[in-house]
Amino acid sequence: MREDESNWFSKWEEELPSPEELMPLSQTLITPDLAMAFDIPNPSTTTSNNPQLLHQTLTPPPPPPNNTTSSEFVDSAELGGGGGSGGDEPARTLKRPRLVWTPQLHKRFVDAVAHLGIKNAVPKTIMQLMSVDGLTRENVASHLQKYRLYLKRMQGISSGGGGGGAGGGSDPATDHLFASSPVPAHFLHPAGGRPGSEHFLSTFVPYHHQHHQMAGPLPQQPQQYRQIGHIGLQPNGQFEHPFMSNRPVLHRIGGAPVGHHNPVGASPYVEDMESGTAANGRKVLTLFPTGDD
DNA sequence: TCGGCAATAT
DNA sequence: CATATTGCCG
Repeated sequence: MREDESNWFSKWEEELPSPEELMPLSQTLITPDLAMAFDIPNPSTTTSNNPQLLHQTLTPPPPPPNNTTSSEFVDSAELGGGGGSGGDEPARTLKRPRLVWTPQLHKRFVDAVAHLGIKNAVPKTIMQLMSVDGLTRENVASHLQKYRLYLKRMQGISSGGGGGGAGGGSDPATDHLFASSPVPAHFLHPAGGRPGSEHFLSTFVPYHHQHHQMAGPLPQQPQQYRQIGHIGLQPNGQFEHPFMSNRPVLHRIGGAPVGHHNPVGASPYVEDMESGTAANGRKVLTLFPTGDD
């Protein structure tokens, strides 16, 4: 099933050029929506620390599913031919592997929602703000759905709490993931319910996430993590508690990745990655830069 | 077309 | 069994 897809996927990842190669290409691709999202019509408390720099990391080039075995004719064909497009927009019809929402990734999600505000906390905006490659609206929408339910559940049980530890009522399911991310109290109630208090979080750094999950039986060869130069995985790879895996160790991307980057000082920081183990025994490698604050 | 909710598949 | 994915509806 999806294992098939893992083929091109794993290969594709290896084929992926080093982020540093792509880094210098980080152009300020700020979608109008995104810019508008940040440009909140409220000059009153408009702090000048607005993260205007956000490079959206779109899905990398189309991975040529060149399988050594199946010699099915795949060449030529082009892209419909007619289009006249420059030949972009890769596999849009292909199914991706199950996206594993890791606590860190979730935090990013929550962060985006918090920054945008419930009002603008729509899948599309969130997705754009997150700037996570491979992330699609469906992913966010689906997760957003669960997220709301989680908040709802929490309200009825725990009025305060929230924050690091579980807190009181916690569903065994949703909690596991959601409890890991600090939920802004503002989410529970529409503070004023009118524009003005949208963003709370501090600096929203334009993360560059290279997070692709693949499930299923991986090839014998140990999943080679992206040799991003600084990315190192713990030999143990032991899966610890979501909230316990907080490592303040930030590695700065050396090698002068970008000549001109954001002046906010939010340089591209990436944290160590850890591996996670599915409860089902299904081992999934999760590369996630921890954007913990 | 987007956003949300529900059902389903893995 | 839990979670993510997909589809349908507003």
